[in-house]
Amino acid sequence: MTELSKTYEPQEMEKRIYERWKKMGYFHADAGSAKKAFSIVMPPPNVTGQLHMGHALDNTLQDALCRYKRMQGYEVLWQPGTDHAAIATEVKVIEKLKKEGIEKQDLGREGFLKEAWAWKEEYESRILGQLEKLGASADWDRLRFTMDEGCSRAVTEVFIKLYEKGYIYKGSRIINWCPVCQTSISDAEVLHEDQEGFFWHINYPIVGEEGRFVEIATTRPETMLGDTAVAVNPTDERYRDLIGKMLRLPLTDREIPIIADEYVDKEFGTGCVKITPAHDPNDFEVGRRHGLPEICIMHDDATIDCPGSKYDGMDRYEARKAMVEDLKEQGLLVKVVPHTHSVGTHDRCKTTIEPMIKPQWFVKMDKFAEDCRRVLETGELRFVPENYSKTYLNWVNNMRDWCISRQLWWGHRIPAYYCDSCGEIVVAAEKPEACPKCGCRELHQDEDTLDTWFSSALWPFSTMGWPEETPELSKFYPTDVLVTGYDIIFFWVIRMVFSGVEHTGKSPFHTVLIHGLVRDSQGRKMSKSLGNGIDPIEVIDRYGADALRASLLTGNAPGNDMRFYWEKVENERNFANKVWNAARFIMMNLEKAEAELSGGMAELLGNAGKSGEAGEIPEGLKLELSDKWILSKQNDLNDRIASNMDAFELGIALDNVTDFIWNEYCDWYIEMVKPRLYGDDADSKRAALWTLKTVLVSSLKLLHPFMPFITEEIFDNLTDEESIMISDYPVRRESFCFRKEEESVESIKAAVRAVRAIRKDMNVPVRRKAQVYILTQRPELQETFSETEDIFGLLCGASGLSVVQDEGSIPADSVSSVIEGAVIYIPLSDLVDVEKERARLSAEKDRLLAELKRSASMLSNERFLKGAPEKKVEEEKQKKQKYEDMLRTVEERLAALA
RNA sequence: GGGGUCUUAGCUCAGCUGGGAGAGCAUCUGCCUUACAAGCAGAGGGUCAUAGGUUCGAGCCCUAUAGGCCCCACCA
Repeated sequence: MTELSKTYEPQEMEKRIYERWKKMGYFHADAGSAKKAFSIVMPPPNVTGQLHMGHALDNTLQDALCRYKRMQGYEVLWQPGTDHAAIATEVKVIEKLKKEGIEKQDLGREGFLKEAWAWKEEYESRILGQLEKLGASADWDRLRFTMDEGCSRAVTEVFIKLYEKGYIYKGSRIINWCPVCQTSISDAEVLHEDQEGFFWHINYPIVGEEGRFVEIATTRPETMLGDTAVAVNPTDERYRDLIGKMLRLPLTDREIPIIADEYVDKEFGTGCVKITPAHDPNDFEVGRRHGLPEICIMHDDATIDCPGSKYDGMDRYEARKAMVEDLKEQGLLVKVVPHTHSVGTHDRCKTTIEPMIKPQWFVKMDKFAEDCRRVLETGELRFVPENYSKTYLNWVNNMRDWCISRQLWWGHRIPAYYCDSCGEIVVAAEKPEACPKCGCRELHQDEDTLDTWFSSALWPFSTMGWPEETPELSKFYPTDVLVTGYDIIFFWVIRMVFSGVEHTGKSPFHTVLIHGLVRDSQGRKMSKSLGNGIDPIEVIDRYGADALRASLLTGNAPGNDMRFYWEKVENERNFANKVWNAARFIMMNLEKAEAELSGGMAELLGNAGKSGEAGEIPEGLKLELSDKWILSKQNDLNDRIASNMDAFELGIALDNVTDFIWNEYCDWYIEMVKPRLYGDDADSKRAALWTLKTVLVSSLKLLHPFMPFITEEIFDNLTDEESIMISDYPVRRESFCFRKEEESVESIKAAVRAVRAIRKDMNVPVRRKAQVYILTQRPELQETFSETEDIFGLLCGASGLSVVQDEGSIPADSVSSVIEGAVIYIPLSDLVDVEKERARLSAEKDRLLAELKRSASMLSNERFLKGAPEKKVEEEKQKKQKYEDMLRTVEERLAALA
C-alpha cells in the first residue's frame, strides 16, 4: 500500500494508468476464450476531424458497458476502427492541396490517393490518441480501417454478390449532383432547407395562335432551356382544349407540346407546369411516362451547357438573372412573386444540389426493407429506448433505391470493367483477361468509387474477417450492442442491419442503444460555423477524463439530447475529489492501525472487497451496528446497479453509486466510525477498518466503468490485486444482509438529523454541547441508542445521551422533536422560545394530519381494499399506524407546552 | 402532408411495469470540526403545460387543445 498524493490530480495519473492497461493487454479480446462473449463494434470515427463531444459521449457509453461486462467475467471485444469518410476526406484533402496551389487533377488519381493516405495517417493517429485520453478500453490490436485490405475485400465480395443476385444495377436515372464536390450523392445526403425565392410567371406563346399564351410559374427559370413540355392536369377545364397543342419555348427556337398528367396540382401556381426532365426529379418521372426528350443543359459545375446560346458557359444563377432580364424585355415575364420553397443542399458543403441524369450504380431496396422489418418484428433487433424502432420503421418504409456510386477518387473503386469494343460490363474482383462476350482484351475499370456508407454497412462483420470463417466471427458475431446517435439510424444502422441479414443471415447486433446530441448550454447544436463547440480534450485537460465521462452520463436518459455545462463537469470532478479524500482517509487509518495494533492487519484486511468466499466476513471479526448497516446497504446497491446497467440506465446507475458513496458512505458511515478509529478498542477498530475497506473496494468497482482512472489508482494503492479492470464485479451475498441493523441505523440518522435541525433552528452555537434525551418505549430503539452514545455525540454535538422510558427525568424547558417511535429532547432552558417551539410542532402536526387524511381515505375505500395488491394495502396500514403514533406524541408535546 | 418527441423547483434534467413529487446547480443560514472549503450541516422553493376521460388511485395510460423541438416527404 502506498500513500496517495494529497490532492487529486487526474492529469498525471490518467496517462500513466492508461499506458499500463495497454501494456498489460487488458483490452485484448481472445477469440479462443472459453468465457461468454460480449462484443461491441465502435462506430468508426471519420479520419477527417477530431474527437468532439458526440464521440466522447458515444465512446463513454461503450466503454462503460465494456468495462462492466469485462468485470462480470465476459470475454469482451470492443472492436475499434476508423472510417475513410469518402467525400468528407476528399474535400478536405482538395482544400489542403489548393492552399499549396495544387489542383486535384494535376496530381492524377494515384498522386492524389497518396496525399489522401498521408492525411488519413495523420488524422487517424490524432483521433486515436484522443480516444485513449478518454479512457477507451478498445482492443487496439484489432484496429481496422474501412479501406484496409480486409474491409476492401469484403466490399468487393458484397458488391459482386449483390450484382449477381440482381440487387445492384447500373442505370441512367436522375440523381442529386453536387456541383462543388463534383459527384452524385444519395437522397439521404440531401438536406432540404427553406429558402426565400421567387415565383417567376412566364408566358409561353401558343404556336399558331398569335397573342395566346400559357402562363407557367417557376422557381427556376434557368432550367427552361431544358423544357421539353408543359403539363396540365387532364381534368383541368381551363386548359383542356390546349392539350396536344404546341408552345414555342421562349429564348429558344424549340417547340414543345402541352401534355396532360395527373401529377399537376390544379390549385397550385397557374396549373401549368414546365417539364424539365433532365433537371427535376418529378419532371423526370413525367418525362419518362410521356417519352419526352431529356435535354441536359448544365455542365458538372452547374454552368449552362447550351452551345450556340448566349447563356452558354454562364453560372446557373447568372444565367437565371440574364434570362429573366431577356424575358422581361420580350414582354413574356408576367410577374414575379416572392415565394419560400425548400431547396436541396449537400449536407457536407451546403451547395445547392442540381438534379442531373447520369449513369450511376444503385442498390435495390425492396427486399432489404423487408429484411429490416422482419428482424425488428421477430425481436432479433431492438432499440433502447424502444420508441426509436418507430423512427427506424419510418425510414424503412420509405426507402428508395440507394445510389452508391460516387465520382470521387478516395474510396473503394467499383469492381466493374467495361469492354472497350462491345461495352459489356463485367463485375469481378480482378480485371478479366478478356471480354467474355466478344473476347476483346481491352477492358477498363469503372472510374467511380462507392458511397462511404457502403463499407460502413459491413463494419460489424468485415472487421471480424468476413468473408472468411474466422474464430472472431464465430465467437463475437453477432455483436451485442450498437451504441450510436439517432442522427445516423438511417445512414448507418439500417444499412448495417440489412447487410448483416443478407450476408451473414443475422442481424449484426441485438440491441441498438441510441443516445442524443450533446448541445451547448443554450441548447444549440455544437457546430464549427457557430464556434460553440467544446473540445472534449480541453475538458479532460482541465478536469480529467473521469469527470468528463461522468458528466456526460449523469442525469440523462437514453435517446435524449443533453446540454453541456462546465458546472456539471466541475461537480463530477468534485465527486472524484471526494472519493480521493475518502480513500486517503481510510489508507491513513489503515497504516496507523498497522503500527498500533500488534500485527495481523494485513492478513485481516487482505480479503476486504474480494469476491466469492474469499471476501466473506472473517471469523472472529466483531462487526458493529453501523458496519452491518453499511455492508447491507452496499449489498443491495450491487444488485441495483447491475440491473440499471443491464437495462442500459447508465445515468441512473452512476447516480446511485455517487449517492451511495457520497451520502451514505462518506457523510454517514465514515463519520460514525471515527470515534472507533480514534479509540483504543482493538476489536472495534479492526471491524471498522475491515468494513471501511470492504465497502470502499466494492464501491470503487461499481464506479469503475464510469470513472476508470481514479478507481484504478486508488485500487492499486489500496489492494494487492493487479488491476480493478480485471477484478470481479461485486455481487450480492446473503452474509452481508442485515435488515434489522439497517433499520436501527436509519433511526439513528433520523434522530441525529432532528437534533441538528433543532440546534440550527435555535441558533445554538457550535461549541455549546448539550445533553440529549431520547424518550422511547420501544426496546429495540432503547438498545440501539444506548449502544451508540459516542457516535451520536460526534454527529450532532451532544455532550451525552440519555435513553429514557418516561418523561420524569427530562428537564422541563426542553426543545423536542418527534421521530418514528421516539421523541428527542434537548434541554436548552435559556434558549427555549415557546412560541417557536409551538410553531414547529404545529407544522409537524399539520403534516401528519395531511398524511393521515390521505392514508385514511385510501384505507376506508372499499374498492382500494379489494382492488389494490395486498402488499400495497398492508404497507398503507403500517404507514397509518406510524402516523397515528407520531401524531399522538406531537399532540402530547403541544399539550405540555400550553 | 406523414411520423416522432417534449412541456416536472429559478436553471438543466431524472422519475423503472400507475400506489406517499427527486437530483445537480443556483439561493438563504451557520461552520476553516485534524479525509476533503473541490468540503460539512441546516433551510426555502413545484395546482408535474391546459381541459376532459379511464382507474379505488394518474407526473406516468387514453383523447383533445396550446406551445417548443426533431425527422421524412412535397412545394413546378
